[in-house]
Amino acid sequence: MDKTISTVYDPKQVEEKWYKEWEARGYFHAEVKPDDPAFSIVIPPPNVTGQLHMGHALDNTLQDILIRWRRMQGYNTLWMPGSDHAGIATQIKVEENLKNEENITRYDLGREKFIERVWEWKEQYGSRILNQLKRLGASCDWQRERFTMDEGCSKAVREVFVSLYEQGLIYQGSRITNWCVRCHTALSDIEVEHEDQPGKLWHVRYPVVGEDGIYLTVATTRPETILGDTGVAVHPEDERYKHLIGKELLLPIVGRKIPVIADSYVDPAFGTGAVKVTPAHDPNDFEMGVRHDLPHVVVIGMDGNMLPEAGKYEGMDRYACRKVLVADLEEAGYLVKVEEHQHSVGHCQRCHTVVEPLVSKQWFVKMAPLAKPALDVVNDGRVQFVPERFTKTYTNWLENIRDWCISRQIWWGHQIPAWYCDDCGETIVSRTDVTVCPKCGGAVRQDEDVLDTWFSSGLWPFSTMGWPEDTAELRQFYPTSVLVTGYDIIFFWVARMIMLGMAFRQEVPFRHVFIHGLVRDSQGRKMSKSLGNGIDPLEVIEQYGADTLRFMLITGNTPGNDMRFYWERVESSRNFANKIWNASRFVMMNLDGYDAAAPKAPYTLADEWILSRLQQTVRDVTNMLENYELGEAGRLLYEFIWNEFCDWYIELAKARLYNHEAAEARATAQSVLCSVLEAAMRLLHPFMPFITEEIWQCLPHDGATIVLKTWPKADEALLNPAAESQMNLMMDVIKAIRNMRAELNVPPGKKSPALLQVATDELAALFDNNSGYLRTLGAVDNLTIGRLDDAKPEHAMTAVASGVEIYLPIGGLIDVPKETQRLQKELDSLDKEIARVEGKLSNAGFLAKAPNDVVEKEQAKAAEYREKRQSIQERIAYLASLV
RNA sequence: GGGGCAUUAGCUCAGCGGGAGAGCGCUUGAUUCACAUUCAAGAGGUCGCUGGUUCGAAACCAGCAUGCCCCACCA
Repeated sequence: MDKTISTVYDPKQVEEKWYKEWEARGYFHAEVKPDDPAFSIVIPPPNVTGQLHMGHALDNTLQDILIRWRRMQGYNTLWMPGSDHAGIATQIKVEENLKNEENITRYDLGREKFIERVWEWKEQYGSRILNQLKRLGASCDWQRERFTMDEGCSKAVREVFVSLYEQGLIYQGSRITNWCVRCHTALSDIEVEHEDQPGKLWHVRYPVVGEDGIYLTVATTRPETILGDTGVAVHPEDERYKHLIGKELLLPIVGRKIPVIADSYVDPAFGTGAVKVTPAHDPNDFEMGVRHDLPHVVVIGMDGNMLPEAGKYEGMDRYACRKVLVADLEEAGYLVKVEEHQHSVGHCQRCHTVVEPLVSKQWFVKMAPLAKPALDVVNDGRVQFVPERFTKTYTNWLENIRDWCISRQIWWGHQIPAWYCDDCGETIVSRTDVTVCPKCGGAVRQDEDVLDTWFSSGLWPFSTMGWPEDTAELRQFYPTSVLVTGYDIIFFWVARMIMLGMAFRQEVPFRHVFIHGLVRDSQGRKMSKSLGNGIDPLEVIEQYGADTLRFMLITGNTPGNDMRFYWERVESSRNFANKIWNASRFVMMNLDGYDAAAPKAPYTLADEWILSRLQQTVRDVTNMLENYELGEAGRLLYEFIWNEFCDWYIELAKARLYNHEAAEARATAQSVLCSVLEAAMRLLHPFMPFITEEIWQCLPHDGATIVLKTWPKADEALLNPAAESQMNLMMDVIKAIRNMRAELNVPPGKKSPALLQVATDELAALFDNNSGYLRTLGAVDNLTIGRLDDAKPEHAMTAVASGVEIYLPIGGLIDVPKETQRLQKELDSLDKEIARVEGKLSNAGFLAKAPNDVVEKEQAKAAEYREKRQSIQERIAYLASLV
């Protein structure tokens, strides 16, 4: 890196080169070293058909920062990568592809051929998203890449299924479950997304059998299910209907006789207080049907079309049937009224079709016994959520958990290890494939269903480490250190991993759950395909580099909260990378003749100050990383590098660098520049891995790579509060001078004479020793240092700092009103501060109860402000005397 | 119905018990000397409202208002 290199940082020339190098040299690979402290993360496996989106970019940036930081701290660090077979999502994708490319369905191919095609798809596209993660800089151990349907994970799945079955925690049953009529499969409760939609409440009157002209009116949002009614329920205490309980009604259109039953489920205040009961098509009605022994009449089929039981409506789509049936009811005089009614409608998470509750035979996991230990470990802190508030989300869900439907009527996934004997009716659940019935020797057939994708994801923290074998990986890396994921999959994934980890490892799968929010568009909308408002992280990387994207994603937001994507923020991060690049160029360009071993002059105030600031930054950044405050850590580094190192230290070091005569002083400046920049690059490396490696390699350094370099430790000996406060005073004075020069519109090239009048010998010495700072950064020449009680200059602008009056004499007469106004403004703000501080100090309660150091601090402030006020007042009085 | 989050500068957000902050935008000035993807200076805020706790509240507590989100078997 030298002058000939562009002043604009080009990530393209850097990122690919270093990633290849890191991977080739195996820096990300973790060997088991039983004696070393371990730090491990399993990646939330992205869908194998997926493409990197902003959510992934954020999630994996957070993980990579933690992993790189701990790796530098010397932990034996494992980041386990892999992908998820994503049953329904993948199957839909491949089916769509078959439709588009060959105009065939999966049924045309048959199960075996179809699954082959999905595997082909997986081979072709499965590595795409993982390669995209590499572009982001993710330092995963790629030698350990896993897939939820690979041999090992599948073995774990089967072991867990059979074992839960043997414990009686997996059972099969005919129940009403959520059914997607498009995907043609059952869904678990959490795969149904409820949405409030405007609908109607139809009031329909049912004639009472044998009592002419007497009707019972029911209210329903789903009139088409009338065809499946087998009862009408009222509340047992409802005076309006008590006399009808036990009587029969004539179901309109259908003509079936159905009973009036009493059930306390009914809310007399809602609708008419009478509920039609359709046990085959509504979960509540199903329960009532059980309680009152009502028959099931199934009128809606698995494809959402009406069945023969629906009579003349057979074959109609459920919504077409609704329309026709309502018209028929109206015509026949059964429709009493129609009200607008907002209600919640369930949709399939994958295809957004309205879910139909239907009765079918499915496999379920009994959740209560699994939930108990999973609640315990969170309540007693063995698993901690960050931010903490998500524990509530988690526990609320687990406390009200219902059994989990795990069977799916699709083909892509882990086929359920259950076999049926048609001869004797035996069901065999087995760890090994079954060919003949062990009971009767008859032929068996395997259950055709596959398991919910989340069943295998739930095992991910241990299935990827070789379970059910007892492996060295499990012993070293399980439990993992932290899980990093979005709040949207706490139920789907986090809770299941904890339950299954406790059940099969008797140990938590991770100690911390670090939750982040969603990346939204600039208007705060969710990024989605249908809105077309998604921003491709790869496009950002292409244009601005991965470091920029990473830094943009982790700053300016707070853990667990959503964030918005702004190109302006990308540019701001890009500017930061460029700033670092140019500061580093500057340092390199001034290293000629540098010899670390050569004799050096003692540190200057600026050296002591920046070294002290570095130690404090090391301390703060490390603390923040420990508390998962990644954004704050990033912000701190931004401020240190830009506002302190670049804006002040580099400028202050220039005088020595450019003076080749004073070799020892020059060497000191060079050495501080190098060491501070080198340490800053290490601190920043987890956040911006590429640019920091590139720069680090160009600086004098030990070791092969920054990736494995040790994380900086704060050197207490270099913490220097005195130097910091002296330097702060220098900076205050310089800023005051710049301010006055700006007011006067003095061109930068023109120097100003300045007079400082100070309170003490120490201050006089401080400014005398460091007058060069004022000359270079304050554009001062002819600096005079006097004492506060010296005569004041006449034609001069004035400012005050702590213990210092600053005068900028100007050639001609000063603009008295303008200068008075400027000082008055300063005086006003001082008065405000003084009023506040004095208010405190005159408060007996404050003096008695506030900690001593706080009181002392306030007293010191009061003294400083009063002194400043006096200086300004005197100056204003003097200006007034001129008129 | 239950729960959560948000409300701070024009915009997007940090801060979360002791002197109101950043980025972007805005105003003014600056280009041989690391960087105009830059530098310097500046304007801009009774920290949603009402109570309470405290010597002290933007921050803690309660209530309210507005917006967003999650959960729940609202026929």
